[in-house]
Amino acid sequence: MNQEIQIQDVSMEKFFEKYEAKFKALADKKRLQIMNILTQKGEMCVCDLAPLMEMAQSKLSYHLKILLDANIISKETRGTWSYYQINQDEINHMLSHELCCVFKPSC
Amino acid sequence: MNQEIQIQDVSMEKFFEKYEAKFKALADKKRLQIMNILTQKGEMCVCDLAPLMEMAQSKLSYHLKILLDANIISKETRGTWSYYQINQDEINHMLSHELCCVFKPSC
DNA sequence: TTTTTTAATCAAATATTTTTGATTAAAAAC
DNA sequence: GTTTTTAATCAAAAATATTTGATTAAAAAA
Repeated sequence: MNQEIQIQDVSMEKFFEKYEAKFKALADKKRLQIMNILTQKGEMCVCDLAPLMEMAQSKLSYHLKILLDANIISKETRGTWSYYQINQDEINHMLSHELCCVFKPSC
Repeated sequence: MNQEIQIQDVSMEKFFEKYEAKFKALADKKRLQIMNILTQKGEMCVCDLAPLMEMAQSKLSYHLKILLDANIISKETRGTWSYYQINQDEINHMLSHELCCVFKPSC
């Protein structure tokens, strides 16, 4: 209990809410698969990811938004295309080293 | 991609399903708070945890079961009492060192 | 033995999340 | 300029998860 965040109950409440949202984003096998693909491929647009995931575009966009809102992935728009990539820092701060090979390209 | 688990798509599927369940268990602020209390107190029975969480017994048992099924906590029954404690190993294998102070008593 | 305490489970109600198909807006291609 | 491609968003439907209050079973206390 030596971090600022955890000094008071009010802060703890905020902390738990923050991680609730982050873990919620991770709590779906399709989203974990998306993360795994983005880790391997480095960067992908929705139009290439959709057939790979065998997922309708609107459904994929829904899941990408959840990961994006949780700061687990990031987006770069070029022209009409949206390119998504994994947010390596966020993964490192959340997950154990043991999960590295799935969500870290360096493994 | 150097772990057995990740050699084939079939294995990956299982792997993602396993972690979906685990992250789902973590994806609730009340459950994170339960985990935090168990980390601090070491061991607690439902009857002591319920007033601390300001939660009805049936509701608390529901949340404890989710954590138990995900192997995040474990249970020991003595008499009519059920004592729950955090599963330190599981936490270590899942979460980053940075989350240690919340869910590891050693921090 | 009877009563009380403990905690799991159940079914119904409620709330939340996900899926689906359609619409929209913007940029690219023609 | 018109058509096509790309991807976000929307609203309704479907699927899941959570809450609630009651019931149950087992052990403890009286």
